[in-house]
Amino acid sequence: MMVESASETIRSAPSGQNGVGSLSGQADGGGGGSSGGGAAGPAAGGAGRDSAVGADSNGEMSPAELLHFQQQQALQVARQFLLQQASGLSSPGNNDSKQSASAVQVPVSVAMMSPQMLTPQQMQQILSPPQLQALLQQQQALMIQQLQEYYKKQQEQLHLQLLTQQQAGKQQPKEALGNKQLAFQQQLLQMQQLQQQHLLNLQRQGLVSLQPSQASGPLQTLPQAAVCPTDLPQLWKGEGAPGQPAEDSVKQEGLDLTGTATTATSFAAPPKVSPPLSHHTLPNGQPTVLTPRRDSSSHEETPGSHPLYGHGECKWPGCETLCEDLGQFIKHLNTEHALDDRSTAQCRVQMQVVQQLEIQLAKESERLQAMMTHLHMRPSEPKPFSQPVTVSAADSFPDGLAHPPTSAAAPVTPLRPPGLGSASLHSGGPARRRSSDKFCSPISSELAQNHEFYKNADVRPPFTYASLIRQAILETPDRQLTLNEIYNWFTRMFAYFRRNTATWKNAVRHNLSLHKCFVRVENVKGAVWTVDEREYQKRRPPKMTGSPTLVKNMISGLSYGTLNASYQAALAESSFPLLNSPGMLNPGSASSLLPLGHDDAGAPVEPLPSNGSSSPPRLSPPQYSHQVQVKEEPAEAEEDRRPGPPMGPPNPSTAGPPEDRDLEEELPGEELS
DNA sequence: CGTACTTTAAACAGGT
DNA sequence: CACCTGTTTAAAGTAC
Repeated sequence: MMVESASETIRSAPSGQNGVGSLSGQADGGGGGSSGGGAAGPAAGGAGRDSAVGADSNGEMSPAELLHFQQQQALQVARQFLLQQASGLSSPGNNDSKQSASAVQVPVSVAMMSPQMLTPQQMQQILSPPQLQALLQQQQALMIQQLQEYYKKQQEQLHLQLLTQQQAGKQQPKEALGNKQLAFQQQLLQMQQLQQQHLLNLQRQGLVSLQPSQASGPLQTLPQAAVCPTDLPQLWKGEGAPGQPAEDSVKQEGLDLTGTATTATSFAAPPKVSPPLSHHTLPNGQPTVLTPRRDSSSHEETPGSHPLYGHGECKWPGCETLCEDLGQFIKHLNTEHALDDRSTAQCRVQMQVVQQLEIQLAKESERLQAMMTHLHMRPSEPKPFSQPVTVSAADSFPDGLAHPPTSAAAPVTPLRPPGLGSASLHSGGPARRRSSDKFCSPISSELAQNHEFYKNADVRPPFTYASLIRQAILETPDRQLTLNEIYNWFTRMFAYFRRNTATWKNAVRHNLSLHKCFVRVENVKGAVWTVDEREYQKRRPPKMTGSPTLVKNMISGLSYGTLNASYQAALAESSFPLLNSPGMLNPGSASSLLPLGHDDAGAPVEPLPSNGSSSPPRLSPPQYSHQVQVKEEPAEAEEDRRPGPPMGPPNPSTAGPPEDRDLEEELPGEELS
């Protein structure tokens, strides 16, 4: 509801992108109608304003203020980190030594924007190869640590908050607090999830290796005391899939309340910034930073470990080469991952990853802030230690982090970050979600992985309208949809399409009409649209080597879940000529190497069809071409008739096409998440 | 530079 | 008449 209003304002956004959008803006290729092309960058986003916070705290602080202060500190740490990143990246020579110190040297505004403004290319130009590598590692290590600390802080604060409220609550009717607590718990869980997801991603990319138990380590100290255990599952499940297994188990893990009174202690606790990094020079002379082993990898990794080495294999994104020992690994690292196009490409992708994470973080932080701010303002909320405090507006959103303007309107539904998709969702999900058949329908796999992400994040999906429409249609059992149903699918699946309706709907219609692959079939009840797969495939031939385009597309739509894919893409782009030659790709390898959504993204690999041993198996049965049997009765009359953007409250129930079947096994479950 | 592909915008025709 | 569906045309960007 409230969200609606915001949507209007954006109308002209298509090109402008925003926050995240900027990513897609430049890279998007076809995607974004990016107005100014890449040029727009630097000047455009002057939004980032950063006010030194904390000044607010004068003399004595009430608990509430304290909280805020802490939170701000945490945020600042995070922000500082960002700054460091930015400055570190932009100051060529001395990344190592100056890392922390140089943060200030970059004008804030620049720093704030840089993550998005600094194009990979620029980076490349600015940095020398070894620097790039070293930097990357360093930053990753840094980021991991800082993220962890940041989360920890946030969680502690949340805990404190909860405790506070709980106390207060004792004097109040329980229900009064119920909601708030729930909200907090939700936020809390979200944080956990986010953190876990980050770690997972990082881990997956070989950036860090840690034991599951450790991963959740920091979380376990979490304040759950105030939480009614029984609430949680529901919280997360929400109206989600009833049958959904315990994909949420993760979150519950943190429930043991060893947390106790992190309250006051948390304040004194944290050693935060500038973790002691141990530098160390590799044989090739490249300075390498070893992560200060906090909690993560210590296990299986010997002291002389390398961030990119673990479990006896190279953790370089997409590599996994086995190395018996560190020495061998280093050798491998220097030979295989020396500075070349491929490495830099991967580096670029990693940058995007980082940026994306930051954005995500910013969003969540902002939300949290808002929540806390809101609660603080409640006069009815008697503070155990002191009187209610009103938080100054300036104070409440100290984070200068560049968050997409839209974030305010972001749906409140728990956002399950994308990366999670592949990782944790898998565990819980039915067997049908096999990655193996992903390559059959790339877009779907992409979507599957990032479903949640696109659903909640206001990011333009890196797919063309045509491919999206096709996807929508293919997702249904009948492989046919009315226009309205297609609309609904768009809004349901992508937060991005919940606004600018006139624009994209027009585009959808346009595409339907324009592309031969979309066939309109008259039906009793009107007309439905189907996909003529052959036609669809036909129009791919325009060979796009897929490489660069692909990468860009991937990046533009970058989302955690795709990271791996992105890497692969980057890989393909720069130095796997053989991969680029369709001939070389057998489906098998293709699937494992390029699990991305090249569906529209250039379809480099797309084996093609002629009958496709590999291609859409699912499609084979029904003649997707002309004789689609038109469903007599669109069934979800109620749903598709609904004009309003179905957003906020996930009311998926209506939506869910029984998908199962054989087709895109991905959507089904999530539909309701 | 030309071509292909996308996206966005908009006009217009039929239907409801 | 307003709105929805579809169809077309045109312009502009991007990638190859």
